[in-house]
Amino acid sequence: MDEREFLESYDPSEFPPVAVTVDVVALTIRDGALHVLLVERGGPPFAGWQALPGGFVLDETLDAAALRELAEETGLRPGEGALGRVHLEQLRSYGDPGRDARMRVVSVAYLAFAPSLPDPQAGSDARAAAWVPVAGAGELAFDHATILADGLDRARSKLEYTPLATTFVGPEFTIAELRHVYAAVWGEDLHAGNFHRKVLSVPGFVESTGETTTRGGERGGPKARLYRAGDARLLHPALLRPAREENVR
Amino acid sequence: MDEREFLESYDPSEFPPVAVTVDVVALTIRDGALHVLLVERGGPPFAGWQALPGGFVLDETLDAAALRELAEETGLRPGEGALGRVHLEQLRSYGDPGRDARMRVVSVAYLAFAPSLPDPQAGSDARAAAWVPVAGAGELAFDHATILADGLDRARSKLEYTPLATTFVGPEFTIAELRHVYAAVWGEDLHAGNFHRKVLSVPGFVESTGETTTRGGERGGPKARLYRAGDARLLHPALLRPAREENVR
DNA sequence: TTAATAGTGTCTTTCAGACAATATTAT
DNA sequence: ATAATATTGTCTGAAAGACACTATTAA
Repeated sequence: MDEREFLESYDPSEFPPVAVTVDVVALTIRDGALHVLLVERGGPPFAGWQALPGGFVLDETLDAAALRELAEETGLRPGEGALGRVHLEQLRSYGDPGRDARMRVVSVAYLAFAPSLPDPQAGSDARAAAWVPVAGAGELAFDHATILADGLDRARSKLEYTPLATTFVGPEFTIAELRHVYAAVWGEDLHAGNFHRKVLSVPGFVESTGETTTRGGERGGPKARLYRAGDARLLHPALLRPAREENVR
Repeated sequence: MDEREFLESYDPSEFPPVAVTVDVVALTIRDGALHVLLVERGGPPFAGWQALPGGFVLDETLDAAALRELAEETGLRPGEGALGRVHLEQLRSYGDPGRDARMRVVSVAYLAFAPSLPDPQAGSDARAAAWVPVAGAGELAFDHATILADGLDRARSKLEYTPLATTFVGPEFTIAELRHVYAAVWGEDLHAGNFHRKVLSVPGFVESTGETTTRGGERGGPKARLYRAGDARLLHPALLRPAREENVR
């Protein structure tokens, strides 16, 4: 087996042709609702369908390919401005035979958490890309609905154990803004008072800037204190969602 | 971009040749210590080095490829006997350019939890495969040390939130056997009394068989009650490791 | 003034962990 | 008998969640 591997390595055309792509589940919060970045496919298969942004992996790491695709679709430059604060992590890979009718395609999916970004500019490389409310996303091309669902699961879970909710907001934020992130991702409202005390009690989750907002809420209320992300990488103790019966089975 | 994708799809040789493989981090408990299945490489590169079992993905799902490789290396048949109780899940993918000097290789790594399996038979397809104590594993070929480390991290974490510790033991087991699984994977002893009460308090983790062991421990002690895995898919509340300061940073 | 919101206080219940105690069994 | 182990009991402190309360601000 090893010898065969070795010999085959000298003639790549011996392999069944496999393409490796990256697909990105990029999430952000807009108007209090969770949005995902989708592109409209120009050509077959699934022409005109919505799909996750993605493309072939070039001579680069998988992480770099994902970041490049995200930058291309948003029209932003990697590592610059708002894109510099994007959290990007590998989700999982999808490689069922037949998931792309043209040929065997193994896709490495990535999950991105972004603060509110400008609308993608229909430009050079950018196809018709847009932030779409997750709740209103229709059918997706290929197996992208599955990938999106897996990404949402991962995102919901990550908010429990990590401080990544802060990557959805600006560099300075209020506790209420953070709570709205949790509410949008988890799809359920959280008790303001308990959430407030909980966030401040977790070491390294947030740290105070000493400043407050310049004015209260739109419909009244006191000025809120501002915080920035702390140095914690994991939340101890975690912010657990209420246990649902579906999980136990 | 989409047009180029479409056109390229008709001429696979246009792609830079990429090979897709699966590598399996198969873990089991032997003599109270965590072991990983390793093979000795026969040919270059890394001839004579130890490596994770793996190979090319054929016309099959990624999961099927991982199960096939595991079956080949252990000499067991997939879905049969002990292999039928193996837990197999995708870990993550590794695709840095240069991780294999011969060509671009993207590897989809899998994590397997197995009850104690017989020693692999050096047979037809099986190379020199063996269960090696994780603590005593030396350097590994390619980036397999990284993959193993990621697999161990995942395994340690999975024991916290899922009942997968039961996949390391037989269909019937004592609470003490389960505790030894946790001790071996986490690398720390657990308080017997507290662990016992905790396991029984989590709904669906284990269920009693009504039987007991036929004799006590080797060095004395009462007979222990026997349990089988329950129907829980997640542990609520979870069995958390003590929080370590390294996590917060 | 009114309504909304930020932030704090309090109480109950659950749970983790330390520790003790008892019963059972191999040697 | 002795030592080891299974199992249960008790206590303390941390933490989650329900709820109430005060202070502040926009309209």
